[in-house]
Amino acid sequence: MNAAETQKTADLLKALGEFNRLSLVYELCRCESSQNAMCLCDCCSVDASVVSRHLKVLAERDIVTFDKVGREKTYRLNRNEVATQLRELADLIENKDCKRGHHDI
Amino acid sequence: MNAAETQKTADLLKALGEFNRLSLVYELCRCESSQNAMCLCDCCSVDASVVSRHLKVLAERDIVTFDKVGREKTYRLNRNEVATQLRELADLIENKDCKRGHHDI
DNA sequence: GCTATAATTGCACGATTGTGCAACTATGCA
DNA sequence: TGCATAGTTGCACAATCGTGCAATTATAGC
Repeated sequence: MNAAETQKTADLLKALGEFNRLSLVYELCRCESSQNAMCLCDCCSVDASVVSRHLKVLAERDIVTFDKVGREKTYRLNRNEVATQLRELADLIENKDCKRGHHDI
Repeated sequence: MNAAETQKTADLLKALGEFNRLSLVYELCRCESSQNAMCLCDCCSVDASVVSRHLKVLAERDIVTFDKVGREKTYRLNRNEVATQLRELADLIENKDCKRGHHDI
């Protein structure tokens, strides 16, 4: 595990590891369709500017994607990508793919 | 998803989402046996006091467990617990268990 | 007892972060 | 053209965080 990969994984986890950002992710998780930022504001009781900044962080880490439609931005969760990265980390931690096939625990 | 659960998940992710702490986790991941703190110091080039504090954070989140043997503390990764929590989050994000069984994407 | 080693803690400091407010940009609509 | 709405940005500020150093505690071995 090189430093760049470690940093990348840490960045993903850090982006998800903040209460309001994780709340936004959960909110998007509940939605079948894309949601605009104003709608997402309702799920966490902070200023719209704060939501805007959190969504920017999530987008920078490719956790969410957005489409600009007129003056609205609609966000959706990159379900597969995020889930895959979390599972890869889970597998690594459970030692599924490192070390000479030796079981521990 | 209530606030307390969200906070708990965020805390786990935040604990893992820092470069040196994640490096410690990877280091423990590579080890079959428990490792003492001094040994773990080698994997990230920071002061021993810093490693001590990071290990404390990881222990508080139940990411690692330690045994005290003499004057040494030996740490091991709680592989199953951490992996399970990450997979649960991955499943939630992929919408495996919320919403009326409707597939999206 | 004394000394060496493992680990923690107190202190200080700079950097980052989350936040609200106000101002701003950009777009839609009448 | 003018106004309303969606979203962003600049600014300030408090809080948190990561860090190193020095001092401290605790234990092993002599």
